[in-house]
Amino acid sequence: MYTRKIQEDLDCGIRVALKIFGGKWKLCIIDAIDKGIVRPAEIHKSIPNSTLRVIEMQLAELLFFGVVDKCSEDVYPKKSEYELTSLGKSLLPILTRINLWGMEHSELVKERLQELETEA
Amino acid sequence: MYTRKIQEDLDCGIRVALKIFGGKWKLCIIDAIDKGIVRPAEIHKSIPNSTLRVIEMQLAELLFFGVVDKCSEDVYPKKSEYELTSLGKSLLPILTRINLWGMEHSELVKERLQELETEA
DNA sequence: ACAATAACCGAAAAAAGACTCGGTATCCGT
DNA sequence: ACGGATACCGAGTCTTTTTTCGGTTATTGT
Repeated sequence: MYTRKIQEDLDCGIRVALKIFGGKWKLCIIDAIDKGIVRPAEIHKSIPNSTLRVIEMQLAELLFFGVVDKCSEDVYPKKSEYELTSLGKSLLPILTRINLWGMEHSELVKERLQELETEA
Repeated sequence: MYTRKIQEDLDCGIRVALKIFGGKWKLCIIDAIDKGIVRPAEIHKSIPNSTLRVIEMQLAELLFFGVVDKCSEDVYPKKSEYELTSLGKSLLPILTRINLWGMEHSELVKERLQELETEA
């Protein structure tokens, strides 16, 4: 098991929340499951640039913290399906707002980043 | 200038949003400024375990993306004050929700993490 | 029996992010 | 003139996170 060297501050709501869903793809995974994309391989395919290994690892963490549930069925091809728990569903309003905010301001972000490149 | 090696996907609202406020202390900084703690040294003191250097760097990034504004006054002791722009203020509802969600579930998170430790 | 697909895991390497440390500069009170 | 506080920056180190790679197991279609 990996043990952190720097202690985390979990007295702050923000830090707790980010501990749960702050991973690189976690919110995208939750979004995918909500949309009905519930199997690891499919989630992976639905998120450009993600690697299958990270999806697996982040799913495991979401499972650990009770954000998702796993229900495996033994059918072909080996089938694992993930679903949102009530805890996971409670994140959806936040997720939606974050996603919306990001889409509203994506042009601004891209512009700024391009300025940086042209400077250099 | 530092250039990333792995390309970021900014077509996803979530990723854009996290690019802006996903840093370790960025939301805490925004929260502090909203509360009237507007100077770097004070922000630093208000956030346990944070280092001044990181606060400075993250303030610079928030400035770069237009989330905060800087207004320096030449008084004693050298005074820089940061304030939220309209973009920054538009994050407050999200911030509040995230903070609330985190506080509501902090016990659960702490329990899980302790289970991990006792196992090992 | 064999290729193909899915799920998953461990370990090392790479990348990103945060931290440390030392420095500059300015201003104030003494 | 000097100590203390503030703001800020560069560069190297360290930690954390993500990625890569190479496995195992199970099941189906040929």
